[in-house]
Amino acid sequence: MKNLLATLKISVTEKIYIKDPETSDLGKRIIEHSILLIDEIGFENFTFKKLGTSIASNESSIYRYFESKHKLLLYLTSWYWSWIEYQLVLETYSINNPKEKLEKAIEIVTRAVKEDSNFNHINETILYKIIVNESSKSFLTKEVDNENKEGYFEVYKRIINRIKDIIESFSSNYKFSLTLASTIVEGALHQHFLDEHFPTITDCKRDKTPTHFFNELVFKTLA
Amino acid sequence: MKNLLATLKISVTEKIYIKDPETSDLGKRIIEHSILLIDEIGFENFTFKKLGTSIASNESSIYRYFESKHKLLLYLTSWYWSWIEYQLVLETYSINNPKEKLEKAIEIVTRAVKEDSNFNHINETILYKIIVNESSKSFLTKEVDNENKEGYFEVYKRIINRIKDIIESFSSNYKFSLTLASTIVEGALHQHFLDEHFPTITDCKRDKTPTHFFNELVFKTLA
DNA sequence: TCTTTTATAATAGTAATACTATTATATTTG
DNA sequence: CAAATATAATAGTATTACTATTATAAAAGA
Repeated sequence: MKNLLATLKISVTEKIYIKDPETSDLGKRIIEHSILLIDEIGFENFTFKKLGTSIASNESSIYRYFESKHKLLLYLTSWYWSWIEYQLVLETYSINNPKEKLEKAIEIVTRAVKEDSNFNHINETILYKIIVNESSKSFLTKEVDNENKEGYFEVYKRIINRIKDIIESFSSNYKFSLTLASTIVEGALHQHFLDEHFPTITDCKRDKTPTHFFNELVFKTLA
Repeated sequence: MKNLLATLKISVTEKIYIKDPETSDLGKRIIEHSILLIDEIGFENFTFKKLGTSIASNESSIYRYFESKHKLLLYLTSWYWSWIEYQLVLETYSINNPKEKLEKAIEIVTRAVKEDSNFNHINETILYKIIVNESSKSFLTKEVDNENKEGYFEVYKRIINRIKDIIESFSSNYKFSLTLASTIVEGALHQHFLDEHFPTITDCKRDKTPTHFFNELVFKTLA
């Protein structure tokens, strides 16, 4: 997916960081290499000390941008969902036919990110791997209710609501549109995870994609 | 759900523990109180030292049963899925009508565990909360592929396959039966999680249950 | 009954983690 | 050119996730 608007900057809520990593070279290197390092060694084994080494900077400097590695993960997931929201709005905006619009929305949230887009320092393909393998950890914590109140999950919730609206404009009397929307979004990530780690309990591989599965599921359910 | 077979013992693969916690009083206290403590403080904050304190025993004694807290979580999730498998087999065994059988299977894996059953030291209601809030962490790790090879997730995969079989006996030509099965199981846990922490992005509450949602979804999809 | 085995508890120790605090040194800006 | 700001270096801390060793208590076997 190409970034058509050269000036567009994906924005992440200020509450998540101490200093905006987009405003400095060091900040961008932190983001760029945290994606690579988390993918390589996993979030549990990832530390600011190791990240410091990998960007030839110091642990303490990274702490000037993020309070904790958990906040950094929240930053990455928020960035990802902002980027998805941008695609969702841009790619469905001019579609008037409700069915086509819903088809497109399903495609956007269920397809694997495979090609690099042109957001400079962020490798979206690898970021997507982190979303599949690590993003649940951003909300599966004891602090989730407080962090939710603080607004850390706003973009994610807004995406679910946008899809809900698209579902309802196709089928106005369906009673589970929010649940269906959240099932599509998380369910697709889960199927990508299974494809990678538990291939014996998913049919999704090659031509049989999560997009294919959810498309059929949604339109039969709403028929 | 009552344990009809008084002699039945839910078994967990030997590979997960060093010493079977079912074989001693201390072992049972470890299981009993690990469930309570993980629920109370969350898996991240849970340590063997704290567990030792809460059962008036020593950290080092717990290490004689489990190599790590991760293995203990694997034990709890395996125990849970064995228990679900038992219900699945018992409650669907005598049903011959494929539709009824599938309905019952969906009910079993999507309903919340609300009442205590009579497995002595295990509080299934609280264990279910751990499954909803923490169980993904048992497989969202860098070690998942090795642990899968070691057979730590056998029961879970067997459940997905049992549901797949039930789906196919109702609808033999459906091409996504494994994906549908895994979507029901994880999707239901996710909806229970949303109900608890993100009520604005789910319709599931009170009478509108995940069971209701998935039942409708499955039968429309397979129609 | 005495002995051996086994289970549990206590104590100590370790490398690493997830930070905080302080100071020094660059770099940028007014 | 001075002041402000960003970054780097160093040191330090409580806690974690263990391992190892020894002591003591309880159960089982001869």
